[in-house]
Amino acid sequence: MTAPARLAPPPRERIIDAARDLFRKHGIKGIGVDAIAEAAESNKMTLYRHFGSKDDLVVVCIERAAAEAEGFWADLKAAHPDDPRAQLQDWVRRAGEFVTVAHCNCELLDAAAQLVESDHPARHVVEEIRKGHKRRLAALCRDAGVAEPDLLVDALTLLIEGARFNWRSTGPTGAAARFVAIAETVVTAFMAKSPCGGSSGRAH
Amino acid sequence: MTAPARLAPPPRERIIDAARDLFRKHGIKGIGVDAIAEAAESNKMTLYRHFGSKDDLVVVCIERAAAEAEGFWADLKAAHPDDPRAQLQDWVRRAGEFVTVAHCNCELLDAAAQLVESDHPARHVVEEIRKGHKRRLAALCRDAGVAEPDLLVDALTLLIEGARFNWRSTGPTGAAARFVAIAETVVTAFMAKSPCGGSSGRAH
DNA sequence: TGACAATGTTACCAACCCGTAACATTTACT
DNA sequence: AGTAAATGTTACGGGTTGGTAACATTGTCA
Repeated sequence: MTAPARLAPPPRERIIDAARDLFRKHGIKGIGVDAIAEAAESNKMTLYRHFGSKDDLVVVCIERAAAEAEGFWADLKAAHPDDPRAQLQDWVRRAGEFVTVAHCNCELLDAAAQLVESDHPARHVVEEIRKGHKRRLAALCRDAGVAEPDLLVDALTLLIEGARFNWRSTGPTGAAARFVAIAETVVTAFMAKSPCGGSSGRAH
Repeated sequence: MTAPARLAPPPRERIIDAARDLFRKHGIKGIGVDAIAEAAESNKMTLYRHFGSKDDLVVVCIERAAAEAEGFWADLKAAHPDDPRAQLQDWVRRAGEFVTVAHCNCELLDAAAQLVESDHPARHVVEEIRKGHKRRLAALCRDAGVAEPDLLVDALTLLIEGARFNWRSTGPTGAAARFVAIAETVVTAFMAKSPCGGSSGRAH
């Protein structure tokens, strides 16, 4: 048995997990490296040996969250091969789970929100990840035959970001709990008005 | 001229203004009282003489934002007396301005987001204000004859919170810039399906 | 067993931050 | 003018935080 890593993950992983959890709960600026190291059942020294600084740890956490989101898209495509409309419907459902489940990748949002007007190294990482999400979702909407795919993408973006935000502050009793029903209504509304221009007309 | 307060507002007001601005830019936990006092062209002592603590200052800032929102609702009703549909349409337009304008009352959102999992005294204040907004918006949707007013309220809530959030991180190039067009589409979609049940059916 | 890397422990530093004390200064009002 | 309140200035204390140094411990592999 040369690999006892099955039961106890190596400290690096424990630290990342603890950091993601605590960042989500208290915010990036709301938790200290000492608390993270303790929650990870490790210590501050090993934390600083793996990640040179708190900022670097934040970046690693965000990249980890982005990697998980990568799996999200892969699963989505695998579940409904060559059926973009079904993929879009399922996107709404799965996104709803990501909102309500505790272990969602809110780090992106937290980071984006808390690091405004600051030159935190995680900022452009978040930017890139967001762009990637938007690009994939836009492709999905386009393939699904939506009339104004870009506008639907923006609508879903606002809805899901608002839902994540709202869930954190009001919990299951707030508007975020009905994200799926709302998003489905919005999607069908955009599907319906395929040839006709929108209410306010702006073509694109 | 016993009132020279015309040119330079009293320090209390300057401090509140500066605090709101800096809280918005750097977050509640991201800025210190020293910086606030300096930005207000005052000093830490007078800050603490007016507001006993930083937490109290946060509460005052939030209440100030809520008071401004009060004027928002009053203007809305005054602009379209006895015409709830026009009020709802105008709500979307004005809410869009509140999103994009720099001096919006994001404090509520910021506070709500950053004080999760914390017993900050401002939390329940934010809760109350949110409830009030939701109640007013629900009444508006109901009076406007929407089929599922509660669901539309939640949809608009997610959209506007998402828009505020998105605006702060991506600015005018992000999805938040198209909030008005999106919200208008959603409202008309909800208006259209007055007798028929929604896609996912849940009546209420 | 011996050597080496990874991890843990303790202590420490400099910087920052909230809040207070004591004193100086300006402003407002009679 | 004169008094009192409001404001400004300086300094300080206790606490926390990010980050480092030095040393002890554990585990791994030959």
